Amino acid sequence: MKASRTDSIKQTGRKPTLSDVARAAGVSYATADRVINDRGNVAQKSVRKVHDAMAELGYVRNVAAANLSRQRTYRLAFLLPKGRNAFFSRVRAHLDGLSEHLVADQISVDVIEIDAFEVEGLGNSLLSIVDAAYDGIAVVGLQSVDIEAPLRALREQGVVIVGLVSDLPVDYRSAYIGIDNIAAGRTAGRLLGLSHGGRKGRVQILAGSLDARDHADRLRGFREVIGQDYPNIELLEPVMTLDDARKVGAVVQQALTAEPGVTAVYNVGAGNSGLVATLEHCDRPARFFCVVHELVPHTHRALMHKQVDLVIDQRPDVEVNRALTILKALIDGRDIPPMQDLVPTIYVRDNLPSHIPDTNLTEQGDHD
Amino acid sequence: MKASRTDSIKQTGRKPTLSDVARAAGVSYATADRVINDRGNVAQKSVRKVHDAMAELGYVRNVAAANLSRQRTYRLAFLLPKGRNAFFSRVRAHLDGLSEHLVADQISVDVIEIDAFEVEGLGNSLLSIVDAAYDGIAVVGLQSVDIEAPLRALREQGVVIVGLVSDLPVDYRSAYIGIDNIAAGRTAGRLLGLSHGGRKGRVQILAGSLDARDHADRLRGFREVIGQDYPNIELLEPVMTLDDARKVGAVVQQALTAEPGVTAVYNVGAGNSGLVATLEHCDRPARFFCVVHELVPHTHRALMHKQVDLVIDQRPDVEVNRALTILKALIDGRDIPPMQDLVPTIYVRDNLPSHIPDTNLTEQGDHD
DNA sequence: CTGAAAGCGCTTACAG
DNA sequence: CTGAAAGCGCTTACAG
Repeated sequence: MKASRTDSIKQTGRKPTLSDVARAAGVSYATADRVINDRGNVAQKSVRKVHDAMAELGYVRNVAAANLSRQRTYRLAFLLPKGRNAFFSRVRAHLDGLSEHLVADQISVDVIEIDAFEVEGLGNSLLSIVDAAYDGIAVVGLQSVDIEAPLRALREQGVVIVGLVSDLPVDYRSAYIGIDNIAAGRTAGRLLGLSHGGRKGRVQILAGSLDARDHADRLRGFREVIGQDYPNIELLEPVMTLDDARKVGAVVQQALTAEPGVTAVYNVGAGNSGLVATLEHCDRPARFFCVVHELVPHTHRALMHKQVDLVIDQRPDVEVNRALTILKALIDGRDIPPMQDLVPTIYVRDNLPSHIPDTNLTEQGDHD
Repeated sequence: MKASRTDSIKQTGRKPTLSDVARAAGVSYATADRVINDRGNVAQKSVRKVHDAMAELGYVRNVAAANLSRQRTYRLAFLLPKGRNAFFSRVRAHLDGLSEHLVADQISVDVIEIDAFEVEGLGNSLLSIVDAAYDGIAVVGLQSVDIEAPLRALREQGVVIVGLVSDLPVDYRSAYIGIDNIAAGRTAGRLLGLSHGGRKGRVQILAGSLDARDHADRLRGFREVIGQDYPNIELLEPVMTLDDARKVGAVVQQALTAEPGVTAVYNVGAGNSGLVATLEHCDRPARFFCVVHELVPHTHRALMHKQVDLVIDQRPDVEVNRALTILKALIDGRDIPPMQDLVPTIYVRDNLPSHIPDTNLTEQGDHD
């Protein structure tokens, strides 16, 4: 296979430029430019001639040249929840590591902090950047009609908007980059079910808050799979923790010491440093099984030390790269290159990346 | 965080160009160009002045402009095993899907077919492209001193070489893009062990050939984990199949009907269409567990239909994208952007990508 | 509605 | 060893 141009007729060996198109169409360069860029003020007849010539020659616009002449630079912003959440620290760390390459590619990225889970705060942040002239933004979103107006204002400025990790109202963004959290929950359920190998089980589930769409989705997926395929496993009532590590630790401790005790724990949300701390000094039953989300330093360590058996991760680095690629394509008005679904990634002790993601946490382990 | 340039002194708001550097250094544009591109024939004094100016201004070369003026186009080749292997069909399919975008990015990719597992064939293919003036090649390699000479010849032509999926002799390539197959085998072992939940087990292992490094590595990792953490699981002697689907089917059939029967099957290699065919019409013991490698149409289907419980995949699309990025960076003489390890991806029924990878197999299911 | 010309940040001959 | 100039494929005023 050659990455073959669909060139017809004249095979010059050289890619046709707009000059070639103009000449073939019998119009000036400027006119050809007007039609390929849809600038208007062109006679119908000229438009047709240019289109024919483009098709004939298999013209492909050279985006790099266009960007150069226009001194284009991609002005992007990422709106991420503020605070010391270890997962978003990974996102920031990855963006930091990329910064040299971004500069070289004429991309500037601002990171803007937003209040996590607060509709009003998000709305205000969005409003505050309406005049900032960003070409595109990636936002960790919420589902609420209250942010539709700010999003509309941005869109009217020509800002390309994508949802990242947690989606925005579907009509107000051009793409969503994140995993399917129902699938993530199902995956947790499947492997937890598997680990019981037909034996009876009792599972303590923890979640931050069911108002968070991702948590609710994971819980739903988890219940679906257990309910359907593992009838011998009993699910205890989920406890809400607000992702507070202390609360998480306490709930796990109680689950382990209750009578009858649990055979497994699944934390749908964050706050796993508390869970790890409890597991470090508590006796667990034989073949106890523990599943959590997001690979961060403390969950990585816990997986190595056998306090945790499985981590389901959403690969923030992959998500960031993808957001960048998609934003750029959308801004250029190109179509998005084919890419496979983002899948919840399963880590066991044996397929861990060799470099522990370094998230530069100044305050370690309080949240995750 | 802003993706901040390390600009010192004068913050003009505009990125400095080579003109700025030349002016600051008090030399002509041409001279500045000579030093930043190492073209020689420049007085030491001028060199120093230019370097100082570059540092002072925080100059970053505009690669896009350079490529434009030079009419640069990246000429790449992928050397892939010929034949109807479903995994490499996915690689090709992904490359095909990318072709429009590659053209737009001034990248041309030739796919060159090589004889799988044949040192001499690979050597000849390499030799045959020495004069083809590729800027970079990605090759599914072998470990053999016999390919060192061709690789050296290519390198002397200035061709950038990376190993893909299966590595080349380490001194003759600039990077390796592929998974750690020991980790892949360990991962299979871990989850297979888990699935037994403490019960006794007997596992039939299959492999294509232990001469293939990836197969040998997987087998080794698998044995390590089972031997160490799952003493209640017995491993039968691995059977070599040469990745032949018929052979694979026959071995599985026999393993299932033997007395005592097996509790699990792990196929380290390919030929899984045979395995699936057998599983479709054979009775399996309760909680029988089956692990295979590479998500292709028939393993995807088998996972959905519960003939297979786990697929370990190496995400050929991700590997291809990465190879492209790395080749480009290396050719430009830039450093490689930070990227996380490629990890063996675990698929269960619940985290499958929604689009079955379409590999355009003309002859389906004979191999994989 | 149409066209000629300068300029984006580089590289490549070419002339000294 | 050094410099002036044309050109890469575009866009953006500007003039008709």
